[in-house]
Amino acid sequence: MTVAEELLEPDAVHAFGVFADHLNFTTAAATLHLSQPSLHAKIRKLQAGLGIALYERDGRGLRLTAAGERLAAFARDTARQAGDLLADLSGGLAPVVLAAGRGTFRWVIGDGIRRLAGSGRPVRVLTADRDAALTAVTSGRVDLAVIAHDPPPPSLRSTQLAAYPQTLLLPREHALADRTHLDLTDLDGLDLVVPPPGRPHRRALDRALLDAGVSWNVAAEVDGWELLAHFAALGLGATIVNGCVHPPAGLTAVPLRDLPAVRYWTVWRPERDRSAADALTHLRRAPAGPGRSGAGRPGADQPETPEHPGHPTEVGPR
Amino acid sequence: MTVAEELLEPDAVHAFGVFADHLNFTTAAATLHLSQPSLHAKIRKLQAGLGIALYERDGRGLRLTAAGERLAAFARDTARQAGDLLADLSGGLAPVVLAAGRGTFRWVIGDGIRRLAGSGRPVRVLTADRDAALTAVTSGRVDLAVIAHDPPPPSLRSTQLAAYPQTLLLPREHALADRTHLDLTDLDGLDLVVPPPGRPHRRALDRALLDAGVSWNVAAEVDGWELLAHFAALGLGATIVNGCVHPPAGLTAVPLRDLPAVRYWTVWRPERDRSAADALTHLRRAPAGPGRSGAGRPGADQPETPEHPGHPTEVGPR
DNA sequence: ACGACCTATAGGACAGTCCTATAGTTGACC
DNA sequence: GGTCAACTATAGGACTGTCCTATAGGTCGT
Repeated sequence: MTVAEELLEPDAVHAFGVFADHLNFTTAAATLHLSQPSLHAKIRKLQAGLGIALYERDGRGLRLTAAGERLAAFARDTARQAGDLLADLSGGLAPVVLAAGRGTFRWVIGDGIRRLAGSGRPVRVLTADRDAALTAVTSGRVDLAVIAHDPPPPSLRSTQLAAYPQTLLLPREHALADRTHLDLTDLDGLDLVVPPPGRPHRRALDRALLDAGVSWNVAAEVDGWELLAHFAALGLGATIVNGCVHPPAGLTAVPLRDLPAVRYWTVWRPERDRSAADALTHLRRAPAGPGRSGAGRPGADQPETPEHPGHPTEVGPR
Repeated sequence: MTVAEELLEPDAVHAFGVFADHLNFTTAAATLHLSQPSLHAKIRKLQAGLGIALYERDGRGLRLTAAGERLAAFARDTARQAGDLLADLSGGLAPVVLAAGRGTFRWVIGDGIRRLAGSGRPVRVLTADRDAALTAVTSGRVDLAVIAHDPPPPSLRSTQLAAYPQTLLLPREHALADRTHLDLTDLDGLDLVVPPPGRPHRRALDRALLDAGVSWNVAAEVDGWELLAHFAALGLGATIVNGCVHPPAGLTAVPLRDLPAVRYWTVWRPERDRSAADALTHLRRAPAGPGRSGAGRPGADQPETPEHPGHPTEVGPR
């Protein structure tokens, strides 16, 4: 304890946190209202005290070492907690900040965020793809992230938020439109609106359709569920989206039996457990409106037994 | 964030944490290697910055205000986290410190602590009764506490660690000794070794026996399961203990059907979640040896569904 | 009422941090 | 390949803030 306070000079740690955001002494010093040499000396002293290199030169720029990353996360945690306490003492609430993809915000946690914000808790959001969201969590830049498909690495806390079947969006008058569900083989010969190559959803589709021996044609390549549905509505072809997406006028959604459900995971670091727990209670129960009228139950609320033993963990309501 | 760093001058917060432990400027200053006026000025400045009184005079001594308590807990958390990080950076492990009652250490988590310590994780313990253990958790003096009987207040995280039936310890040759289980009415007319009035276990017994309309005699009043069993072994009378207590030579343990099981709760603050999670994985699974040979399964591992909805929450293994 | 043991205040001494100035390093561009 | 631009890194003097000693102000026990 006493030793910690001497080695981890809190002021220097804070400065390092800011520096870690910039990876540039000059601008970091400016935001700290400090001269560049001053900041440099501070961080040099910090490194000397710890006996560890926190950053290193990477050509023209700088890069954090592993230890530096951890210290930066610690710095952000500390700032977060100080803010929490301060808010607590003054009767307010510190904002919870969360990261997710555009589509996730729109379809999966839109209502949850509305509830959370409606509960009086300030919310800040950050759109990011899966990887960016995960690093934002790991580095302490956000409290909470929501990611799709695969569960996060086990070093992070997580819980499954929802699971939606994948559905085929196609014109009401289409021959397949009246079916209660479809198999992949039913898609044989169809024109499909799909994401561009390389996107996770596209990769999964390619793989699944290939495995099923289905031949199909690229009707259009666009990114994001909104656009997929849009172009399907324009009549370019059918498209495969998440069950939580509302079919636009003229289209029907039919569940695809043998595509895996799209699972959503809420993920956070144990250090941010407190903020996360608060947000979770609002994000859970009944995420955004289901694609098929009223029926599309997300698999949340009572989270099912972990399919990846040891990974998903949970926090109950406080 | 920026504001936080200015109001919550980390150095002052640390100093306040130490002061909170002493509630005495003179001695706190000494442990901080600081003059008393210096410490006083520091804390005065801290209060001024926050615009909140952190302590107040209480006759001759001092006492923390509610805000002061929270800040003190924050200070201890911060110190803890700094220690964790430092240990982490140097490849070591920060000690986990936990509080429980004497009997709990001996009978319920003895093995768990051995496992935890055996895993290379340094452990520090602090014996305390239920209330002391809970305040130690709340004030951040310990990471984790194990308490018996009632679940902790919902502001704390907790999970049920184990549940043992209450058993009657009585001489092998006693008429009741061969029964597989007993009802309270079977105890009518018995001499019982019980805890002194006022102790939780005694209160619960008084209440239960009264409700069952059982009349009984105080054979001895002693505190602690060890002594209860000891005096029962001396032949003073039967005694009622927790199923996890090994019956001494010459005594048999018979479960009492209509006394509620004694539940053990592990409890921690969300802020200490990280340390707690680590310790929990070791404390759980198969706590100390059961009273009846091999059979007494504690209700842990897969924690049963919450009986007090909303209260018990859980962390999975990391 | 006095003394012991504190907390609280005042004012001067010192230490650490911050600044300006400048040298060193690296990549980009002509 | 030489020069420029954008940084990082180092040195040395100025000043702000903190710490100390000394002392006054409270509160309780005897």
